Amino acid sequence: MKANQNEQPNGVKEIARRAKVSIATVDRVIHNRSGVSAKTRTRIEKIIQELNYQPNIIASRLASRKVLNFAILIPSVSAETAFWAAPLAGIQQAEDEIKQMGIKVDRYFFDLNSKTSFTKQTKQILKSKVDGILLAPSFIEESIAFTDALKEKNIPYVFINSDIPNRESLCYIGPDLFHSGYLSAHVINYCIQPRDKILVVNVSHEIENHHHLLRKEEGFRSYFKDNEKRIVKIDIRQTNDRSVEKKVAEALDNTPNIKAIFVTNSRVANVAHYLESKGRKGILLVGYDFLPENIAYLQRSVIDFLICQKPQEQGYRGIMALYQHLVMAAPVEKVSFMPIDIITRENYAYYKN
Amino acid sequence: MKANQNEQPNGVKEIARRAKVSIATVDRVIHNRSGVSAKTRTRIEKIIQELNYQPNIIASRLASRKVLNFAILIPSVSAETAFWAAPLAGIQQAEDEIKQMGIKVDRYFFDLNSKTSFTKQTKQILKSKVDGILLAPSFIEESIAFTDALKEKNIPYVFINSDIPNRESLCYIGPDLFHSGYLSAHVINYCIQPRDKILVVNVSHEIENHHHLLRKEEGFRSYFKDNEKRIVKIDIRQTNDRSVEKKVAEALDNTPNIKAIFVTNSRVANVAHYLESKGRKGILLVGYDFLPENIAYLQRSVIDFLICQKPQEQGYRGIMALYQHLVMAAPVEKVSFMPIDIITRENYAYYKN
DNA sequence: ATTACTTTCGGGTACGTACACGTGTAAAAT
DNA sequence: ATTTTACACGTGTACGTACCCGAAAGTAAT
Repeated sequence: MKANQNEQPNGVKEIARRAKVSIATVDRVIHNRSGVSAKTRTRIEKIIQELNYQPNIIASRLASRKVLNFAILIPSVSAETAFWAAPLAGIQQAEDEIKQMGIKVDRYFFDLNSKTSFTKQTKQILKSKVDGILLAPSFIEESIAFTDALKEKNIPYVFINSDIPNRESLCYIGPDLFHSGYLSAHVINYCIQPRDKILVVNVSHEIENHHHLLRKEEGFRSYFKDNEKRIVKIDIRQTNDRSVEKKVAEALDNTPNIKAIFVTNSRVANVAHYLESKGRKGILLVGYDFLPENIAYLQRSVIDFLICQKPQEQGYRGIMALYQHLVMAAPVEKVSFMPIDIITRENYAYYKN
Repeated sequence: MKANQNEQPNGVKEIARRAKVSIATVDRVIHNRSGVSAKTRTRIEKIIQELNYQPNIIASRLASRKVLNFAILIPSVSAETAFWAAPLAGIQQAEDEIKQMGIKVDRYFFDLNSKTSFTKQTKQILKSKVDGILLAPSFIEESIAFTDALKEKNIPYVFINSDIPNRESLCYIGPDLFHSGYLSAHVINYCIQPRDKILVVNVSHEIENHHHLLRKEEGFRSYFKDNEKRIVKIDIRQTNDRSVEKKVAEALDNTPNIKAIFVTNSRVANVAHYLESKGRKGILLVGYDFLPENIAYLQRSVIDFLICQKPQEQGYRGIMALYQHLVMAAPVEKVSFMPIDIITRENYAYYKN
């Protein structure tokens, strides 16, 4: 018995046969390279439509020895931004899985406290040969400029961890920031009395520039929209323990009956440090991110809840989204919200970042 | 300039060169087919080791026109088992993504109330040409027998939704059942008073055979291990509204001060139906799964919390694990616990199953 | 030694696409 | 009219592996 059953009748060869041209010409049309007359081109295009031609990715990747270059642009990992170690790990994991397909990932980092470092890196990326980009659009204006340039070059990009809507990104992967603030409010509301006050704390050098924080605060406030007066808010621009302590102490002194503190990012550890060192009990503390320092406070019940968003998976999925799009030519979901996980002393041991 | 930079010096060709044989012989060794003398074989194997040869998957898939067959074996989707529609959707999604790589997914379904339907399907699968299997090992004994057969044939398998540890599965993808029960207990404990009693309800034709339910109950009990007497438990083997109502009513009558009910699966809707129809308020109701029926009760605050475990993603990941293993030859994590999400009236709108 | 058979191995083609190169033709320039 | 240039297209090889087929070498039986 011939093992050779009748072939699937698509593929460039079939197109070429029907169009009465060589496969090279078909190839030119497919990759819209030059060297094909308008007439032939449209004829071939029509046939491609009819056959609903799906290129064989396997063969394509094999034949083109060129590697695809992905670039990532995220904050550098430091004591202040330990969070980003997790997405980076996820990116590594994704790269390991798909490097077989001839994919390289170039890593670019910027300083969360420096817009210039961000733009500098975007320029580097634009100079390099790159086919797809995963970026944390921490600085809005700069990110818009960057993605405009990318759009012109027709390079797809994925936003991670915070989104800029309507920017024609391939997709967004990260938390629903607004909802994460809202949910935090919900959790806090469960645990305190109706008259208790709540302190919202933003700790960052660049509060205005990180819509990230603001969006969470909005979500938080929206939960209490009928009760705005319960919320006291402070912005802290120095991220060291000392200035955080000072500002928080001030706020607590100025407003009696604060029974809960919501810190809009991972700097919750600073606040925890203060509460613990001064032995202030009876204040519910809620913040962000599954970091060793935060977990330590969680264990000691200084921090009560940590909101987490699977940062590692964010990195993994971000790369995979580019892969799906560029290599597999598969559709990609526009938005992929990460689950908003609530970590407590009881369940942190089970959490997989 | 010659575009041809020096090649990567691995691959079968290099092996053949070093071993002074043809690539055909190397190929025989790699796929340990017959027709190679022991001496040559070991020599080639040594070189393969030395070079740390990684076959080029792209080329391999292209050259072998054979398709890989994955099989799934999960409960059929019915009114009673609506849950399984979600994993099925995830499986579909995964298949769409990887069918380009020449992968087919055969779907086998069994009746959750019939062991024989399960074994019948396993036999079907074993008769078919199959390269990897995703299964819900709902019936333990039968699943063990099945996977024994698979082990013999060297066919990898992935457990989904409930695990049988130490069975050498490629991996497990699903919730940490014990922990999900534990967490439910935690949530309930937050919401009721220390002296209130809790009713645990198992609703299933085959309670003993579905360790699934039992494992959740264990987790639940372990949270209250110092306070076992707070828990009252009933097993209901008829899944219709009527018998559920009768049994639950009985339990509520027999034990005063029951302030919370924990239903160990998606049949929580039956209980909700009873509570609503009798207008019984003030009882916290917690159960499983993001099903339309359950959500409806959640909206009306009859159900207070639903525990969910990303069923769609389970299906997606299960197929992808097989894919990673069989096609990409990439390592796969042994256990992939799904997040245990707590759905409430406030956040269900945001949930992505 | 010849035949018959088995074992061991190499040659060569195929998978579907990418792309370098060459050929042919018509228009433009001389 | 001849040369140049641009354009339109085909030929052929390569990517790295899988596997068919047949050749060579070895072994056993006659």
